[in-house]
Amino acid sequence: MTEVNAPVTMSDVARVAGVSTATVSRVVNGHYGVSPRTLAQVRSAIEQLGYESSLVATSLRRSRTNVLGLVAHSFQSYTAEVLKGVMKALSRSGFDLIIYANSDLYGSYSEGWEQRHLTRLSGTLTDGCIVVTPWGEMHSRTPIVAIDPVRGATAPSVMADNLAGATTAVEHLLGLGHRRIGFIAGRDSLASAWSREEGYRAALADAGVPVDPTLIGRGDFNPESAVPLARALLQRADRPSAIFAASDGMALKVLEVARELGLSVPADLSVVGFDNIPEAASTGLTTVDQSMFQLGYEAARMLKSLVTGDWAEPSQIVLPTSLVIRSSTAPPPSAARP
Amino acid sequence: MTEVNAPVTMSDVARVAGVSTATVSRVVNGHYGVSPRTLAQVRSAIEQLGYESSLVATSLRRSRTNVLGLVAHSFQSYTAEVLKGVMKALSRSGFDLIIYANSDLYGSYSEGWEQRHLTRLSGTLTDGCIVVTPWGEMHSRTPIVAIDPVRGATAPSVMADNLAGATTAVEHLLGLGHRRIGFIAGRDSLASAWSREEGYRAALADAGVPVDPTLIGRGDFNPESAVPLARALLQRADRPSAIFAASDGMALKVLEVARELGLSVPADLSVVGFDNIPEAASTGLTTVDQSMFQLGYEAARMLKSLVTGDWAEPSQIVLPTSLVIRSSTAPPPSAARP
DNA sequence: CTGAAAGCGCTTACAG
DNA sequence: CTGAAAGCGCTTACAG
Repeated sequence: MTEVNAPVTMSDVARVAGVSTATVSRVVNGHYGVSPRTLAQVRSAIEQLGYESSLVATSLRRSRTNVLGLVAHSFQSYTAEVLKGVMKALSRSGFDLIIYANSDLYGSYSEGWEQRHLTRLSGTLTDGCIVVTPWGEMHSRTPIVAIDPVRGATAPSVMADNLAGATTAVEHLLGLGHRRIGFIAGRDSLASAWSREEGYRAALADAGVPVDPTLIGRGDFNPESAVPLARALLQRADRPSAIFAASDGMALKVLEVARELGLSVPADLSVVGFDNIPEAASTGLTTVDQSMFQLGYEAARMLKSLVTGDWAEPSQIVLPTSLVIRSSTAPPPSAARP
Repeated sequence: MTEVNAPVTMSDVARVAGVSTATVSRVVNGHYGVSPRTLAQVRSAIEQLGYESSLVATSLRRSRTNVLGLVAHSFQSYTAEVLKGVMKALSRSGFDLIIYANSDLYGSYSEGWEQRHLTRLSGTLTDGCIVVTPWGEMHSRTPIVAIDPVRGATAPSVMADNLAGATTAVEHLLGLGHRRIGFIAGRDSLASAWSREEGYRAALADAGVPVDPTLIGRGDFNPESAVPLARALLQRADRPSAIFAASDGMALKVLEVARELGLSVPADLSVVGFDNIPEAASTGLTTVDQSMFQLGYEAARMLKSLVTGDWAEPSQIVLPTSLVIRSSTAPPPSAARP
C-alpha cells in the first residue's frame, strides 16, 4: 500500500514543456524575461503534471525562505494558546510557520534538544525561530525570540510580569486571611519561575509573614512534578491553608491531590495557579492571567521585524498580568484543625 | 544586528577533522566502518564547531526522513486539541512532527492550499501527512490521513460518529420539550457537517416534528459565519426556542448574539454545540463531545503504521461521541411569546 | 529571451 | 577503513 512513485520535479515539467529547468524556475517564481509563448507552455505543463516546487529543495538553494520556525519541547494548553497568538501575528505577513515538535519528549524534558533542532532548521529551512520556555540560552545564525526565557538571558524575549503577578496572587491569599501559604515552584532555570518565587516571598515579607522554607516545594512546571510535593504539603499535621502553584498545570494537580486526601476546596484549602489556561476557567481555579496569546503575538511580531531587519523597539518585552479570582480561593477555615 | 555568518557545514567538520565529508556523514549517522582514531577526531571536530546536520539537506538526499507532517488551515482550539493527541501518539515513536501553518489564512479558507503544501512537503520533507478538516480529497505520493474528511472521500480518515452525536443532541432538546429547534450547519463539503445535519433531521423526524427549512442556517464552521445566521433566526417573531449549532465555535457566537439581543440562556433560548472545546466547559455550553484528542491520536497512530507499512485495521475510523449537558439547555419558556 | 553549469548541504554506491 | 564522485530538486549568475 506504500506509494513509491517519485515526485513530480522541475525536470519533469521542463521535459514536458520542452524547455530547461532554469526557465521553469523563472516561471514558477514569476521572474521577468520569459516569452509569452514559453510562459504558456510551461504553465500548461505545470498544470498538467500538478507540479509544486519542493519546499526543501527551494530552501536549500535560497538564503531567504519566508518560513519562520517555532520549537517547543512539549505541547500543552500553554503552547496551544501561544500558538494562536503567533498565527494571528503572522496572518497575511507573507511568512509561513513551521512548528517542530519532538515526539520523544512528550511530558519529559531534555537540555540540548532545542539547540539541536534550532540549528538543524535555521541553517536552511527557517529565517528565524521562536523558542518556547527554552532550557538554556540559544544560539543561532538567524534571529531567535524566546518566550519565557531562562534567567539572565540577554537575547530577545517576551515574558509576563511574573513578579507582579505572583505578588498579587499571594496578596489575594493574604487578604483572605491566610498566613500559612505553601508554594510550588517552577523549573528554576526559567526567569519566570524565579520571579514567581520572588513575588511569593515579597508578598509575605510585606505582610510581615516569615517565609517557612518547608512550605516551598521544588517543582519544574511539569504538572506531574507537583503531585508528590502537594501530597507532602497536605499530609502534614500543620498543613498550609493555601497553596500557590507557579503554573496552572501544577495547581490543577494540587486540586487533584486535595480531592484524593478528602480536603475540600476552598473550604479546607485555597489554591491559586498561574497562567490562566482554558482548563483553569472550567475548573474554577483562581489564577494569574498572563495572556499566552499575547505572548505568542508579540514574539512573532518581534521575530518578523528581526528577520526583515526593521526592529526598533526594546528587545525584552514584559507583558502585564492580572489576577482572575474564581472559586478555588476563600478565607481559611476558622475552626481549629484536628 | 542580523547575523549573516554561514552555517557550520559538514565540509567544515571534514576540514577540521582532516577527513572527507563521506566519513563525517558516517560518523554522524553512526554507520560502521570508521576507525576509532578517525571517529574520535571527527567527534571532536563536531563538538568544537557545534555542528548539527541540516534537516533540509538530509531530507533532500534521503528517501525516508522520519518526519511526519500535519497541515491545518486554521489554528483554533479544535486544532490544538487534535495536536495534543497527535503528539501523544508520536511520543517515543522515532517520528518527529512538522506542523505547517499558512499564515495567510488565519480565519479564512482557501481551496487549493492544503494540496499545495502537502505536495511541497511530501516530495521531500515528510514521510506522510495528517490533514485536518481538508477542503477536498488530497493526493500525495506519501500516505495521508484525514481528520474529519470531506464527504465521499475514500482515503484513510478518522472522524467522530457525527450522526449519532447530532441525533442525541437534538433528542436532548426534544426531550426538554422544544419543538422549534433551529440548526446552524457547517461547511457542507465536510462529511461531518453533512452527518450532523442528517442527525438533526432524523431526530426531528423520529419525534414527528416536521423540518422547517427556514430554521436552518448555512454556516461553514467558521465561528463568524454563525453571527448573521443566529441574528436572523433570533430576530424572527416566531424565533426558535432552541438552536443546535454544528460546532462549538458557532454555538459560542449564538450565545453572544443572544446576549446582544437581550435573550437569556437557557431561560429564553437553549443552545447546543458540537465538539466540546475547552471554552465550552467554561461557558457552560451543552455540547456533543467528540474527543478531538482521540481523533488526533488515532490519526497519528494510523499514519505511523501506513508509513512503516504495517497497517492492518480498517482505514476509516469512526469514534464515538457523547452528550455533555451543561447549563445552556433547559425546557422552553412556558409563557406565550410577545 | 533561454540554456548549461555550478552549487546549496548532505548521503550513498563504488573503488581502492 | 576511507575518499572521489554523483545526485537529491532547486536557483542563480553567466553566456549567448
